[in-house]
Amino acid sequence: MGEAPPANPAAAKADKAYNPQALEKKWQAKWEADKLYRSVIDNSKPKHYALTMLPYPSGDLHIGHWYAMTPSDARARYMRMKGYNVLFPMGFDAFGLPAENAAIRDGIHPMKRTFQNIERMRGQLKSMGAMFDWEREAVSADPTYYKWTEWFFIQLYKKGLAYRKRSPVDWCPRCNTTLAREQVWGDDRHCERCGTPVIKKDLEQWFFKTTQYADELLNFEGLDWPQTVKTLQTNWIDRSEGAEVQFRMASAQAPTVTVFTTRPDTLWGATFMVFSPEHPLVSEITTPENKAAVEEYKAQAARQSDIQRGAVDKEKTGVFTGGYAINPVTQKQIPIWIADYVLMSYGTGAIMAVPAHDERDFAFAKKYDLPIVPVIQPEGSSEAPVLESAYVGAGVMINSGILDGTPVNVEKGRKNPSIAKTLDWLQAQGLGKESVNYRYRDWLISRQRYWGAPIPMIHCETHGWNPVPEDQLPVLLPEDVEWKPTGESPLKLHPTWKHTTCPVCGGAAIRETDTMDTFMCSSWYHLRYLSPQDDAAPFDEAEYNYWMPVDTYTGGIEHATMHLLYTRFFHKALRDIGLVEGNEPMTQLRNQGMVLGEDNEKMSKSRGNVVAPDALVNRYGADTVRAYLMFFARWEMGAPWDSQGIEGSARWVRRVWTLFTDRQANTRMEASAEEKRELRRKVHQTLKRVTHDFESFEFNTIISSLMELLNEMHRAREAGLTGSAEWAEAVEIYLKMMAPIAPHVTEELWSQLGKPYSIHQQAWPQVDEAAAKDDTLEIPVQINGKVRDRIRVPAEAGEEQIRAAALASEIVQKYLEGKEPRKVIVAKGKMVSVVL
RNA sequence: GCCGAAGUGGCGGAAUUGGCAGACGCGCACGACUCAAAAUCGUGUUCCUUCGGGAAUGAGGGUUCGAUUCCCUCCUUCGGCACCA
Repeated sequence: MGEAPPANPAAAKADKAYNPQALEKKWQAKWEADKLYRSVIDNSKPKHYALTMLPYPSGDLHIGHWYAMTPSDARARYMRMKGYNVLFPMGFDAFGLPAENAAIRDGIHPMKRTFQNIERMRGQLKSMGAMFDWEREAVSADPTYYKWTEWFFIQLYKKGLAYRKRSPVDWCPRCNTTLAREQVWGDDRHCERCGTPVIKKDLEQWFFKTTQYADELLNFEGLDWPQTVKTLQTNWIDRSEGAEVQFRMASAQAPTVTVFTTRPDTLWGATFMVFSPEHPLVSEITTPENKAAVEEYKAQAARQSDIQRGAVDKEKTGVFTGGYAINPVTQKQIPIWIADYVLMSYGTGAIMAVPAHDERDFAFAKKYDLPIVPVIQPEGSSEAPVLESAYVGAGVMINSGILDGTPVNVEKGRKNPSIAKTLDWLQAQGLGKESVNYRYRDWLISRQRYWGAPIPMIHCETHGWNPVPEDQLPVLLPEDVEWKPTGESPLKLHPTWKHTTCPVCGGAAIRETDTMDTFMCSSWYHLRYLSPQDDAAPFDEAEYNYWMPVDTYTGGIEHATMHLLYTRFFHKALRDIGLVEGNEPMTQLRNQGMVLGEDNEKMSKSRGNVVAPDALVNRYGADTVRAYLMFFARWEMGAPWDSQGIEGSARWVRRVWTLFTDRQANTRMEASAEEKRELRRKVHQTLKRVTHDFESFEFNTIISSLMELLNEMHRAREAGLTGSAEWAEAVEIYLKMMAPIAPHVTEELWSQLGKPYSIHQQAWPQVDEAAAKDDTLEIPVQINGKVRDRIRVPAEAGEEQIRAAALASEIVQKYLEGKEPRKVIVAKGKMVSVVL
């Protein structure tokens, strides 16, 4: 195709200018028309499932979304050029409170608002130029999606993993709903979404048995996940090893009480028991003369919030119940107290108190003048200690019958010889057994809200709870709903929706009016992407077998103990039901940091420090925004936004444009062979670094390497290299390396060079190791630890040669003053160190 | 209190295994182009300096020929957990 002469010079000039807005639109349209990013099963290629956490459709794409998604996209693009068949899908986590709160506020139905927001955000997401396969889009609030969320609930129910229980639960008074333990944050125990402090309510709710998988969730074998996430999950589950011990009550008719302890070896030092005020046996053991005080204390504890009760520095309080238990090893009667430092929600709600060796019990015993019996004699001491405080260190057991003389260390569980011995003995005596306790709780999934997936259960007076028959799924949300100022769920208030028939007897029955926690929807969205239109199954088996597991998952660390733990649980549950294979859904995880406002604070509308990506795209183009987000901080760290800093990335993209569109080969001089070799060396050294950095998610240094190479190419251009084959190679490799970062401008330049469409279907270039190799090396010479000179040696120079060259240096000779050096250390290729 | 991450110029950050601290960029200064400005291009830019050098990666100590990197103590910031028996 010949080039037509330009109609007028001004137009020709405009053509040459970098116009990101026009060229980005042009290529996005072409890619879409060509289905360039459609991912289909291809058994001839290795697969790569790259997944970035799906957004909630708030209505506006935030710079944080760009920061999370564009580097993930660049990495997915890199993998594609490396020869992988890459799946990089996108969707919307579309149920949730904000849409419903907005509906209450201004009367717009959450469905309408949500789908409008999705429409808008889809457009914004497309402006990124990411390689999302939009034909795989999944929206959790769509009935074709939540049908399967409901179906999964039923499968978990049938497997015995979902159950209903009355218990004290966390309630957000502002969101008007219960929350999972994970959604309650901070010292003041506030709602993760709206920040309001939660209160306790006693309600009957649906739970998933996440604790059944506690031990398995602690096993991260084979997972390439950040250590911080693994640590957060481990601490959240908080496994502690110990024993359950039975205590008989002094009055024969009262039942036995079980306590959990991590220090069964100190049982001989248990001089009293403490029950949580809520413990069910409290009224039974309380004697008539103590009843008034006990009731008063219980009422007072109930009034206090968990926060007040949980204050660590609070002085311990409690009251005596009048009841006694028998210490099973000393056979002594020990008094039973109630105190709010014992929580009903951990262990059994009752403890054996060993004041000599537990700080809390010690403080309590001191205050109420209860007996303190030491059972551990500290190392190196020959008599029982006089206690000023609880002794929690190592030593030797005393006053402990069969345990006397056994060494004690500071380990928990069987690593401690005294505990190991006690466990065996208790078991043999039938007094107790080895036991493990977790802080981890079952997942409370009921939400008293409208805008969520209905819990597909039906309650009949005669037959209790039964799942909705699967052929009747989905249980659709009614559209004709109203919100009352009471904040109650419109599902509950709807005149007809909840009335149905019992699947067992056909009689009148009532639907569950609670909906599911939205984390239920996001626990399996990576599966829905596999076949989002599938009406016969939640996901297609062939797609599953090809694409799963997710190879690279990226997202924020704030989900460490929520989504990331739920989705692991969910996968394991589905595995045990027989629906999926493998133990883990996501092999590799990487967390990005956060973009802060220019004031170094978290971005928020109220602070007025929000950076709007749309405005940036309008001003600079998506390629520049992408490049800056990858360049300005270490990805996993994040950093404050700098509206001046982006100019640097804009300059870089423009400089690439200007240099590569300049067809005027500089032929005034003939470049030397050495200069040509120098250019190739720099190109292949850069390629090596860039490849390494893509592998390890070091996006910022990818771009600085490319900037360096560009500076080098500017010099090469001045040296007259632009007509050479080396130059052509440099340009080609440069564009390929830049393509994942700036997909539009590289596609344009690629096409202007007359190369075959599309650059995004090209293979990643191969490093020419020979070309990348340095011929000579500059090696610093240290004298007594300070760099005093640099020598240049051939790259292949041996230790002896380097040593000789260093000692021959004039400067080194000067320092030596004719003497022999005490020592010369040669670090090959790196450094010579001379010690005088 | 416990667990974890981080601390490097005016700013964001770089430094494969212990081997030239400050790559790359922002900002700033000066110069070129311009009537002028913007844009662009070029040069310089850690601090101190008696111009020989000297100091410096939160502080102090240690190991080493050599430490931003390894070890110990401490400080600061951020995140998580917290009367968890």
